[in-house]
Amino acid sequence: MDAVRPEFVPDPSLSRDEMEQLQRDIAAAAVFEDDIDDVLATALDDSFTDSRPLVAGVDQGFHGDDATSAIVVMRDGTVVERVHATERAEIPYIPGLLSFREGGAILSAFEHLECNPDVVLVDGSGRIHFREAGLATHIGVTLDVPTVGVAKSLLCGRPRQPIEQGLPEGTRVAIEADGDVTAPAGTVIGYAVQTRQYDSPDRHVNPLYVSPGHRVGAETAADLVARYATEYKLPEPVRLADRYADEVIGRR
DNA sequence: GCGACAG
DNA sequence: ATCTTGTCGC
Repeated sequence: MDAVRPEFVPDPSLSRDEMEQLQRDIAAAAVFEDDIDDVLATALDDSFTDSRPLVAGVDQGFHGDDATSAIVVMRDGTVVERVHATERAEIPYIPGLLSFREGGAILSAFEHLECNPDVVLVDGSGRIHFREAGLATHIGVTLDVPTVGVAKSLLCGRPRQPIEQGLPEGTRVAIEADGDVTAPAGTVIGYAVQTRQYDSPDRHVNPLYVSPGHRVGAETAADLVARYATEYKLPEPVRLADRYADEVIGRR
């Protein structure tokens, strides 16, 4: 897959103001509602046993300043393609500008991908971002592919209900825009999704923070993550991409 | 100035 | 993200 919108490819040499302006442009081009293929629509419909969608998971690992991006694509419970690419990270981690650090490696990995996923689950935020243009949104708009942001912690926004000790397994809580987000206060920009939880109150699991990347609404984004988190807390394609990135980095 | 901050 | 052993709980 190649960039359909080259003008949005993250350039780490831009000034901070230019990066932020690019993010506003990306957010303006992003679609935070369902605009999905018929095949993807069947992902959440158990009455369809055929035409299963291709679901990709993306995750990065680092070795010094070398960023390795791994992509794992699955159909049903089977891996159908795996690719990876390593690029030098040109800038440090800066909250809100993650795509300018990791985006290059991710797009390089996508260039190696032969199939066209119906949806891509990206590690990190999508619309849950100061300018509504997190990593998942940046990648989705640049490639014009449906994407979902899957983060392990909350960058910004506010849970509608307190979370504290996690939530009951299978439940979700809306994340609303607050003063730190460009969207009107109260806009639902994502969901805290509890894919796993302990039974006893002694220990607890934190939820995943899921948000629309591109061409997927908040509810569908949460539904997809819940649907593919079959074995562990993380959706399987993302978990396997995480393992694959470690595997690639490990042999160095 | 203070607080908050994906990976 | 990454540095890292043991340890708590089922």
